[in-house]
Amino acid sequence: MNRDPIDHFIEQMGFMTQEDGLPRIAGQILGYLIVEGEPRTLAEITEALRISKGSASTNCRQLADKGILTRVAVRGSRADSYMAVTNPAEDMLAGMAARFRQRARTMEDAASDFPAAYDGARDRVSQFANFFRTSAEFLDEWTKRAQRQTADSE
Amino acid sequence: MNRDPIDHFIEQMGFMTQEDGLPRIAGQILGYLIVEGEPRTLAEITEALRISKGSASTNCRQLADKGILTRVAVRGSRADSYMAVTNPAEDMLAGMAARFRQRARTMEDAASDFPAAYDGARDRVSQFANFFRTSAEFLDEWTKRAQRQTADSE
DNA sequence: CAATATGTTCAATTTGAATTGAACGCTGAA
DNA sequence: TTCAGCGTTCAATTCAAATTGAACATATTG
Repeated sequence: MNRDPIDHFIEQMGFMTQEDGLPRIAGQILGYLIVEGEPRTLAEITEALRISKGSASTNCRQLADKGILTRVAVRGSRADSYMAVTNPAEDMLAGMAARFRQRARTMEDAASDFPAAYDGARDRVSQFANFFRTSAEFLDEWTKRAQRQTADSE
Repeated sequence: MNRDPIDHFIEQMGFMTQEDGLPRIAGQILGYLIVEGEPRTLAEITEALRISKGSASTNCRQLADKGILTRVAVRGSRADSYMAVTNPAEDMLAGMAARFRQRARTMEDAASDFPAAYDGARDRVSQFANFFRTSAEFLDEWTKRAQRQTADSE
């Protein structure tokens, strides 16, 4: 089983999103849509990946929320269609940056409640938090640069 | 419950590693060791976090493998001790870069098996893979820069 | 040597999240 | 108005991973 290279790719994409804490199915949907390159309806996705309508619906919406898919209205069909954005990875990194920033904030908040006796600990936590904040900025910068390159090459 | 700010911080760290696909306990251990700032034995960790000896052992080893903790031999004690490295986040980013690179390779491999009829798909996958590869390089560069800064400020 | 203190391993269990499938609601067509 | 097609929701189920706990191995002490 699974000797088909397309299926294999889709499967791998599933594993990757799983590593990132996203449902496996989300990656499979993304993989499928990258391969197809054109809008596909929920029904088509359901059929191609042999998953339930519910999963397709929920996961597509979540991916769209993250900016990795776009919802498109196909003329003459009243079904919702989705397609992968031109460079999905950029949006994935942008999401990562957002998570890092959020994380830094969470840690700073926590550290600010430390009692006075924990001065050293507070400093260490702050340093840690700071690294996340700076990394988030860096990722943003990198994402922007990549976006510019993508735009240029069009 | 959980009004203690230290506990709260440790708890949050657990959630964060969980988001990253690591066990919750791994984050709690890291949080605890950052707070403590000095080597702690497995027994102390077990006791402080109310977790099993097995979990403490396994998770500490995994964190050490990733370079986030270091194992230290404390004079006069035959117990293994662990402490958080000075800047754990750097090692986390380095790990991320490695994963990105691996991912790019996996995708390229998959795409190279696509039949001729899937030319467009292969291109799209390549572009996707390429982004990961380039991002990995960028992350490496960034990590190095951060390490230099850390070194400077010492 | 016996007794104690440690770390590791692994099968069993628990836990939490992904996934399903059926019920529901909306919309447009006839 | 009814019907068919579609997307959404959510309770129940399934599944995978984390966690435990007990058995084990090794080293150290007296």
